[in-house]
Amino acid sequence: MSLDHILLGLLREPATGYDLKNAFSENVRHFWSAELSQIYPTLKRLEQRRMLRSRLEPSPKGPNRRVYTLTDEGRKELMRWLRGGPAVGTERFAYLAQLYFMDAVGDIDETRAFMTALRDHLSRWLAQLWAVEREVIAAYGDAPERYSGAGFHQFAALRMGIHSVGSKVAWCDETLAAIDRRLASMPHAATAAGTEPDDREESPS
Amino acid sequence: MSLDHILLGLLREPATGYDLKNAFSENVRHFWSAELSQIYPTLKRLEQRRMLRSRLEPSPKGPNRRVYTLTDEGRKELMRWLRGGPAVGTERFAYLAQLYFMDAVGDIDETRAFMTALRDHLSRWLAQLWAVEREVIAAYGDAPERYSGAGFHQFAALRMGIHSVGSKVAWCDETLAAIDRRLASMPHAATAAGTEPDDREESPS
DNA sequence: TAGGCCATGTAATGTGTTACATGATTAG
DNA sequence: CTAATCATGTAACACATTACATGGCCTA
Repeated sequence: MSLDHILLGLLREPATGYDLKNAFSENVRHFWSAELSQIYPTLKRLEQRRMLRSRLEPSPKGPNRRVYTLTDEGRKELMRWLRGGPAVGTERFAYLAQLYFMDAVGDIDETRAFMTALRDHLSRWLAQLWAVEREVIAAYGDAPERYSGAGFHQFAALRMGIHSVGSKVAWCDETLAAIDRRLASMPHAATAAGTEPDDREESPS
Repeated sequence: MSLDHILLGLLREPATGYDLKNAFSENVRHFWSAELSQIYPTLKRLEQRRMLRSRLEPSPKGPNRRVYTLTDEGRKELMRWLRGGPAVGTERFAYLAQLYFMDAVGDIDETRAFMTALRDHLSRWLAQLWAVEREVIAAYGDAPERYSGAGFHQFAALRMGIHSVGSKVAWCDETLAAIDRRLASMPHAATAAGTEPDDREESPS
């Protein structure tokens, strides 16, 4: 149900489906994304439910633009969602699942390569977030408590990304260090045959 | 595609759909979850694709159990997934989206209540993760680099949860402090009318 | 005897991705 | 002339949730 609400949120300014797709690419991509093929039907549905109204406008280039605006109904629904308390969904981390099962590969060097690739990905992401933060601070100063209402909330969301991704990079480093200690203390494990488990102990749950 | 692989991972030991559901509740719930109504059709599909084989067994209580076991095909597919590099999907945070748009409510006290509720939720979760960590350390010692292969990987996954959720709690505290500074420096904003924007500045992107 | 656990599934609906299909305008 | 951007959408498929449907055994 969340794409509905995110579109309602973005549509506090009138926009077309195409505009909204671009809004995702710009500021919102760090916590949500959606394809045009999902956005168009969703907008249509929201209009049927009277949350949105649309009008066709000629476009300087390309076909006519269908510009959506929020109705009072839509604004009310947005407020209901915002006031309903934090929507803590079941977060899913496919790469954690991979790591969890990766002992099946039987070669800790593969785990090491996996963690290195993950660290690389995460640290690029973190660098992007830092760049955005620097731009914001350059434009609006380093005291977010004095930003506009929207600015304050958007900066807070950005800060969560920085905390969260940063902590994952730190976790990668911790795990890589543990892998290296493991390699140092049991060097044979690294080259053990893949399919035979090299231990019979019970594993921590 | 990931539930498929997670079931393959869990099925290194033969199990029924019901067993797998319980496995989710026990150790895997921190990074994935699934309902029985999703698990049963997925197992059936995996069997059609020759990744799994099943046999019926009488059960001491209740109806016959359909026990699934991994085929060579299935084991290969699991390895392909594990060796394919980290599956970094688009992570979605509905509560971040809420925060991002929450200036629409026009009352920073509501943002404060929101962040307090979120902090509460996250710190409970963190406490659970710490409890699991304490149990593991009590059972297997505090040197994870000497755990079994499975234990080492599972502990690493647990550590990511601790880093990640912990950093979010820290972010909640940072944000709550910023809210309080904001309330102290512009006390009127807290009681401003909800629907009128109290500023016309551009907001940080 | 009531409620929980064991154990199976189906149906309906909702959410999201990938591929397909079209066509004008503009910048290099 | 070619590729990107603007701008619309549909169709097929994949993934996930909620509700429905059944029924025996065990414990309080």
